Amino acid sequence: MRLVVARCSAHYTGRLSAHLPLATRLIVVKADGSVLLHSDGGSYKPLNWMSPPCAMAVREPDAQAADRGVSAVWTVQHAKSDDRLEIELYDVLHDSAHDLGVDPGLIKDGVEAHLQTMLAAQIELLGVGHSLIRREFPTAIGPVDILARDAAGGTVAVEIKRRGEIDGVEQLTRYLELLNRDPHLAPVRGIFAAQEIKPQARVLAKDRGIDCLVLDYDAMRGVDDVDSRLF
Amino acid sequence: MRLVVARCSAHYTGRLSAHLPLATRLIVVKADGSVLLHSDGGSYKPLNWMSPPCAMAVREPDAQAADRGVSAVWTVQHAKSDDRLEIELYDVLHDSAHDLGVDPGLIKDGVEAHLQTMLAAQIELLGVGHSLIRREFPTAIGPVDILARDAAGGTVAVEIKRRGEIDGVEQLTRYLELLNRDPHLAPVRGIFAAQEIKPQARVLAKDRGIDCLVLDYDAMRGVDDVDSRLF
DNA sequence: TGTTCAATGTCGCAA
DNA sequence: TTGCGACGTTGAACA
Repeated sequence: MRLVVARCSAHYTGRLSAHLPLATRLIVVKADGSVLLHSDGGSYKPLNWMSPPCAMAVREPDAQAADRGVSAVWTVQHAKSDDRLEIELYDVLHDSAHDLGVDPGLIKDGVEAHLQTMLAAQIELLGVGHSLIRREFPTAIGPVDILARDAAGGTVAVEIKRRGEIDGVEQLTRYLELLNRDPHLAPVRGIFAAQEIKPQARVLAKDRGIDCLVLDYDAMRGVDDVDSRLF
Repeated sequence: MRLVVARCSAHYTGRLSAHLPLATRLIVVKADGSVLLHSDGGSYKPLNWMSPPCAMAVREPDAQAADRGVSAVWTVQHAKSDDRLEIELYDVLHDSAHDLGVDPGLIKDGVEAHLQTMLAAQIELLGVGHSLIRREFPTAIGPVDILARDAAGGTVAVEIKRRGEIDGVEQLTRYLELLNRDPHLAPVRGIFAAQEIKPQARVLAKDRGIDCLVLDYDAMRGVDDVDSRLF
């Protein structure tokens, strides 16, 4: 990994065209050839970047650029597309290289899949007498998170989100529309389950006759011993 | 901006819990307090990070951690939520600070708006005899990208996307539903136009009687001389 | 390898 | 502030 702090300007052409005026920035060149241009603020997204696979070519500036104070031009070309990032370097304030080795990677815990597994295992959270038909029930437009049967023998489709927002309700609506065309399943009721349900999503769900279920992650985890281990 | 290359491990708790085992990484501490942990590969997304507003506290390791070789513990706490990133630093291979100043930011060009302008100018791409009513036709639930009249005098609503996916069809469906309630406009036909239309979106569109139109950006750009300029 | 879906998404705009 | 859609989305799982 090479770290360069320099005054620079940049051009990107690919899915769009973009320009970065002259300013001091951090340039990171990773071992795989990818390049990041970071300013000293904002979030983790660089101002400009090139994703691997790509290769960088360094060249001298032409006379005109040299007159403007350009000391080097870096052209980063994507290997598979015609995406290209060109960086004009002016003053270089810092330049160092480091051997980092391979990273073991991030270990995550607690996402939607986990909620789905736990809800399937604690299906009675949907209501007394509910039983699981299956998780990831396949349909033509994608799998329904959970399909269950309620106490009265009716079918229930459950859409699970970490955060329940309006497009989750739209998604469930599409599934219900489709499932209800199947005479073996119809009528199918919908339940929108999430750790947190936004007011607008709740209103839309109610309007469409879909029930909302707020999932208490910690409580569910407490029931599931297997899942109660930490790092 | 502070750049540190160090062997470190990290824990994140917030929307999820995540752990980063011991390895050598780049740690970027930005002027606004945000922190990025990068490995020497992958794309621009850090392995772990903390977005602003946040603050970092540095403390000495406890005896047990010191025995493991920890030289310092950095705790980055988000100001508004209880998101927290804790980094245990072992060997520090590099540590430097740089004053970058404020960045003027990125200047973009050429996205969906561009496609819309060009399609409006080349409205007969919708079919022979079509004429433009207007772009950004206002409705209660947002503007329709293009409203046009076909050869038979019927109304046509066009939704434009760079990539045509299922939610674009949903969006157009909502517009059509609304527009068809207006007796001055009804019946309104829908056209889903995009540079690329995903199979699922195509299926859904067909199911709803919406036509699909694939836009050839380069060809349209070739016709529109005005739009063929670069920087 | 291509497609689909989630994301600690982030970002920008408008109500 | 919040909602909403786009993103050079990125990334992972699955067919």
